[in-house]
Amino acid sequence: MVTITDRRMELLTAAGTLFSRWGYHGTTVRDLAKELDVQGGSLYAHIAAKEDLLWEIVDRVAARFQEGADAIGESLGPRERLEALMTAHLETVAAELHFATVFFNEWQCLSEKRRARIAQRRDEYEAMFRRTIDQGVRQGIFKVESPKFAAIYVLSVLNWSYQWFKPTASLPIEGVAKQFVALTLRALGAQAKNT
Amino acid sequence: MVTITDRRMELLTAAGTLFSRWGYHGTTVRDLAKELDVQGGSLYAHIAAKEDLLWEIVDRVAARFQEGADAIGESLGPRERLEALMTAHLETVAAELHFATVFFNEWQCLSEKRRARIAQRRDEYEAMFRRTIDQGVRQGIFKVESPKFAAIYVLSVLNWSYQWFKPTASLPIEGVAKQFVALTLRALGAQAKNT
DNA sequence: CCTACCGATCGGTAGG
DNA sequence: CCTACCGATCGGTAGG
Repeated sequence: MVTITDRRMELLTAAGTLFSRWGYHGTTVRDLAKELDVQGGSLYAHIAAKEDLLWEIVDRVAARFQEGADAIGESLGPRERLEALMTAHLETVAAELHFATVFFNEWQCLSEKRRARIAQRRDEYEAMFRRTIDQGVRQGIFKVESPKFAAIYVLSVLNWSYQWFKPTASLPIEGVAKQFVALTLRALGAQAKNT
Repeated sequence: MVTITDRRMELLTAAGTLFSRWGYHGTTVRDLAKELDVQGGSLYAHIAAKEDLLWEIVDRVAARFQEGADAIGESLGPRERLEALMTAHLETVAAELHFATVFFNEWQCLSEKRRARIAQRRDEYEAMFRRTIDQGVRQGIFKVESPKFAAIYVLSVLNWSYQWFKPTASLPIEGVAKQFVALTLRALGAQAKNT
C-alpha cells in the first residue's frame, strides 16, 4: 500500500493532464514542475523518476477497470452482466478521463517489465468480456457469427470512448452508456429490454 | 504535387514503423537514420524538419480515407453506402497499418496550423457517416434513438481497428470487415441482407 | 523546495 | 551522404 500525499496527487493530476495532451515523451519534467509552480529539480523530492508517474497513472486506471468489473459479481446472466460491464467501463473512462487517455495512449512508453504487466492485466480484463459473450451465445441469448470478433467489437466501442468524451460536455454519461449498451445488445442479436 | 523519391519513401516507411511503436516524440532523428543506415545529419538532405515526416504521414492517411469514401459515389442507398464506407475505412487501416496508427495516435503532435487542417478534414469525413445514418433513419432503414451517437458508435468500431489489426495475422481483412459490418447493421436496427 | 550543476542527447546546420 | 559541430534542452543529482 502506497501512501499518496496531497502534493503527490497534485503531481499525478498534472501528469495526467499534460501526458494526455502532449504525450509522455512530449512532456518534460520542467513542464510538470511549472504546473505545480516549483523548480524542475524539486519534483524529485516526490518521485524517483519520470516514468514512475506514468506507471502510477496506468496502474491506477488498470485497477479501476478491474474494480469496476469485480463489483459486478457473478450472479447476473450474460445480457445483464455485459450491460453492467459496459456501463462500468464507460463510467471509469468518464471519471478518469485524463488518466484513461494516458492509459490507452501511453502505456507503450513504459519499461518492458511494466508494459508486460499491463498487457497481461488487460488480457485478463478483456477475457471477461469474451467469456460473457461466449456464455450468452451458448445460452442462445446472443447470436453472433464469431464470439471472438464480437468481443473485439464491443471493446472497440468502449475503448474509443476517451477520444470523444468531453469533460465539459453537459450530456450525462449515463445517457451515453445506455444508448451504447442498447446498440451493442442489438448488434449481438439480443433484444434490448425496453424496446 | 510532390514527387516522392524512393529514398524518401523508405524514410517515410521507417518513420511509420518507428512513430507507430515509440511515438513521434519517442523517436529521434538518429533512430530514423539508423533504419536507413546513414548518419543522423544526412536525413536533412531529404527533409527540412522532423515534423515534416509526421505531417506527410498524417496527410497521406487523411487523403486515403477521403479517396476511399469518394470512390463510393452517391448512388447507393443508406445501408449499402454505410457498408461501403465501413469496408473502405477498414481496408485503408489494414493497408496502411503503421501510417494509420501514427495518424490516430500522433496527429496531436503536429503544429497548430497542421493540426487544425487535419481536424477539419476529419470532421468532414465523419460528417459523411453522420449524414448517411441520418438519411437511413429518415427512410426508415435504420432505427436508432440518436443518429449522432449512432455515428460516434460506428466510428468507434472503425477507429479502434488499428489497435488490434496484426500485419502478420492470417485472417483476411475482408472477413473481419464483413462481420463488423453485419454487427453494426444490426446495431442500427437494419436487417443484414444475408441473415 | 531551491540553486546550481551534471553528462547525455536532442533537432538541425555548415562545408565539403 | 559524411564529418564535425551548434545551442538548447533533456532527466536527474548534490548540497543546502
